[in-house]
Amino acid sequence: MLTIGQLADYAGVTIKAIRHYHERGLLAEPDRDSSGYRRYTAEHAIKLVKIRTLAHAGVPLARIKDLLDADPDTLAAAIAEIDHNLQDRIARLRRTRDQLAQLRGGDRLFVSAEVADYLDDLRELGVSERQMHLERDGWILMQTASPEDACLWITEKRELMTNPEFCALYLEHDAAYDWSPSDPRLPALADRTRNWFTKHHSRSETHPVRNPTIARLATQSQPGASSPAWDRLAQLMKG
Amino acid sequence: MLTIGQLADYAGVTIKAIRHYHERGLLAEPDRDSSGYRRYTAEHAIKLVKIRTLAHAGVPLARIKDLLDADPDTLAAAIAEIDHNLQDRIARLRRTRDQLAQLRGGDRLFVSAEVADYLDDLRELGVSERQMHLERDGWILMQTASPEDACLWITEKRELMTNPEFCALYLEHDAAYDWSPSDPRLPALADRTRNWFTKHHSRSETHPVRNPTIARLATQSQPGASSPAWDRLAQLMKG
DNA sequence: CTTGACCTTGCCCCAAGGTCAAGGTTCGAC
DNA sequence: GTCGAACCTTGACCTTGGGGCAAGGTCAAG
Repeated sequence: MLTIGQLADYAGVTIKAIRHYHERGLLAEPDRDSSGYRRYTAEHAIKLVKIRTLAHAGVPLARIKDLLDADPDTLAAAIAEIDHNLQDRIARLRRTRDQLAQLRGGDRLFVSAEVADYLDDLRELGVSERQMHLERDGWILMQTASPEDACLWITEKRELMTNPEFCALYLEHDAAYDWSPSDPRLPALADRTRNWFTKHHSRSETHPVRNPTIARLATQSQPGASSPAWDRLAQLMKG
Repeated sequence: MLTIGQLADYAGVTIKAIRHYHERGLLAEPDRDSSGYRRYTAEHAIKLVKIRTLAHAGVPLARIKDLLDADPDTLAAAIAEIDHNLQDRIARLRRTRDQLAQLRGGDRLFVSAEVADYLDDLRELGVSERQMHLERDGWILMQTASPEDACLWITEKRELMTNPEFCALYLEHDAAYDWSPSDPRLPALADRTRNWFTKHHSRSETHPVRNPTIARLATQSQPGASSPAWDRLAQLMKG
């Protein structure tokens, strides 16, 4: 006959856990010895190991209670289901491991694969960090507010970026951020941008026009989302 | 700017969880709009995804809070450790899966591998279910009360079971359980048992003698652990 | 005969949210 | 322009699976 401590060591659980199982009605209270100590039998040990195994598998105690005196068929079905569940959790933990690794760098955790690829393209193109940040935040907001639209837009945007002229314009807009609003290059840039869009408008008629300053729309109330030069540029293009 | 529901959908967490993170100081409270609704930025979304990833990895919220504004080196070390932890948990879940499978049959979950092998040997020998049960419970109690002794004993016992004469005696004792206490075969069996032990005593002098009824010692106060015939047998062997 | 290791009950505490209540807001449809 | 559905707000209590501590009683060894 075992004391509660011996039983706990045997099953690899704490004394407190055993008492908890008693309270929950999972494990029958054993007889007490003359001084009131619980004295356990081998049957208790067996049941406790079953309880422990199921508990480690994440089965709620209330369900374990039911399972312990279920008929073999029900038990088999339940075990199969629990095992499925376990496999699932293992798979999820593996995915969490992958995500954890991505926490050390990159933006792939925060945006869709397409947007992440697009951001990589931008970086390779030599876009400024400030602009990268603006783009990333813009896409996060777009994806969150409207994932379907964001999906359409990113497809279109990536197509656009295969055009060297557009890339050049994009880089110039990026550079223009720091210019003075009275910089003489601004009107010319505005002109070229407008021309480019009118020239290519026919091809993408179905979609509303989006330009390199789209990020501004999404990140409007963000700090650093615009500059005097960009404001001037927007004015010039509108007028 | 995102509402709390949009942010929750984006990050794959519940609204309640987000508010919980605010309370715990993990995620800064965003500005409110004119009607008091929280309005989130992309920065919030990024931080929330980090929180979610760490939380899914099982990191306590208090620690996540520290990690979020730790320097990169500390963070890298922490992530390495968390990843280790995760691998560990995956391994443990796999072990739990194995144990879960064993829950469907056999006694391997409840006794050491050696004892389990021994029990398998007994079953193959044709030992009665009653006796199997007695043996299993006996070994569980022995292992629990004194694992080292149980380890020594099982080794010796398995050696003994390689002896055909001993096996025959064991089976006869098993059969004798149901005999009448006045059965004429009992004295002869007691004699043969005693002779066998005196004959083999010299070889295992260092260990105290153990006989096929050892299970009775461990399972004494168990129901069905003895019978009139066995009691008589014990008397005959003692005298 | 004391000391340390065990056992007893009872109570409160923890994380990480979930649930419900009792409202105020916003948006799209009619 | 108003109605209902779907959002949002705070607050207070509930849950799971125990952990910790208090305030004792018990037991075995030196």
